Amino acid sequence: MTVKTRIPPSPTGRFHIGTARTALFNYLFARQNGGKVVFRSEDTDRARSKKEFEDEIIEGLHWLGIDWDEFSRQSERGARYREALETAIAGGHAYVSREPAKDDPSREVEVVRLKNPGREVVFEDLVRGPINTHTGDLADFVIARSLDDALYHFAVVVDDFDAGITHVIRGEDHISNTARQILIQEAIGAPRPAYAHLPLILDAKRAKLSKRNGTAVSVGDYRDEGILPEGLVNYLALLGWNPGDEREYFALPELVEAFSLEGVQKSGAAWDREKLLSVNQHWMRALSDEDFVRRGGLSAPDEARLAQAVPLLKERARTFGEARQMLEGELSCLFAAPTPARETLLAKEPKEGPGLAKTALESLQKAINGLPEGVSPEAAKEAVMPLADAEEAKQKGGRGAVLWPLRYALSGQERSPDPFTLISILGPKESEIRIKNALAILAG
RNA sequence: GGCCCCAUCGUCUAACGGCUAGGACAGCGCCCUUUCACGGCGUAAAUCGGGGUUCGAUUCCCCGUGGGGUCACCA
Repeated sequence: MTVKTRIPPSPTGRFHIGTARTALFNYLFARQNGGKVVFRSEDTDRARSKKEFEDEIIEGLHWLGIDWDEFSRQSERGARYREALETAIAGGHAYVSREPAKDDPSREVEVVRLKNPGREVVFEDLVRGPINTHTGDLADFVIARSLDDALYHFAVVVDDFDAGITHVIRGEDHISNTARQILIQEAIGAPRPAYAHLPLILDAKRAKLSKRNGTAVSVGDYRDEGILPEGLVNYLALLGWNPGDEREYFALPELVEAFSLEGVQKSGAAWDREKLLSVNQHWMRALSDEDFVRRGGLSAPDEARLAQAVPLLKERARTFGEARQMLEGELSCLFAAPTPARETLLAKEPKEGPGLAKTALESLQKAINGLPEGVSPEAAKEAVMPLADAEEAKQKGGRGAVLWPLRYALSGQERSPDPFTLISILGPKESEIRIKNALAILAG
């Protein structure tokens, strides 16, 4: 029997990360077992379902690298549900009931209810073992608003039956729904698939993940802030699952290889943004410099300089949003000459050695002057460090007395890459101009 | 509240009766660097409580406590 799983989002909201993780696990399980995946849009709630949400979910799934073999939409299967409903009624397992409408008791409607045998239902959960439920308190629950308007539980069971779903992998919040779906299966003569219920994703306060209290919950938000799909998939996989060894970084094909339901956790997992960022940074660093710029949507006034900035961004940014910010902020000095402030230039000047910044910059200017274009940071360091280590500097303020004004003259930023890297990227010519400029400011 | 599920460092987790309870992220410290970041090294930090079973329990059983889910003519 070939494995067949399903990805059944309801297009009543944006693409939620919980939906993404459930989809991922269904995808991984199916692919690992050489099985198939069905995408099913659960849009039976006409009032709340929207095409734009469905589009966003599909697009987001593709962005994550998750694909499927079959596609269906519940809103297009009304005739089939009606047929199944009629079969259940004919078999004496369901009946039409005339009763006051729930929202408006003055109106009378005909709903379809399942004739509930009220038995104890036991099913084997692949993650948790046997689970039993008393179905008596469910009473004769409603399975359709009318013959032409099947409700979620009924539609799901018919769909899984028709599609030949073998494994239902879904969130823990469905555990108590399982018994009623099994009752429906029995009413329409459908086989029972295997079930696996995943732990829920909780927020930092261990409550159900929601937009309130600050956590971003839609995949699109993470995409927008510059999280890589590789990073999100990797992190999502680790939430509630582990490979059984100490590996942490997995690309999607590696996950397909390593995944198993035995490694799925039973208890809820708290969303940890810091860990997500850390995992994402790993995948950002794994990109080639060209891909880093392209996939990060990075731009800067000078493309050559941007290329040189990539290694710096790789060590600093954990998202592409951060990278973009850095190009505007602490790395902006790579693209435009700064205007250093006089008092900051003098910040590390010892009291007993006034004028040190000036003399240091003057001798640095000469030292840099002799360097070739394209000088490496190491070579720049070799040229500059002797000055910083010079006896006078050591006594009056140490290397900082020389290196601080240099770095600040070049960057105009209190935080920036080290001066050697800056000289290497800017080149000796531009470095010299910036030093001259700083000297002018000191003099002025 | 009824029913159901769950319980190891702050967080994600490993140890499927038996070494000093391991790793990662975050934290802290030191080194590198007189900026920031990276990196290196190190450190602190957990088996919810009480009973059993056993030579021995993180691990098995029971009770308690705590957390979560679910009880729609939503999905």
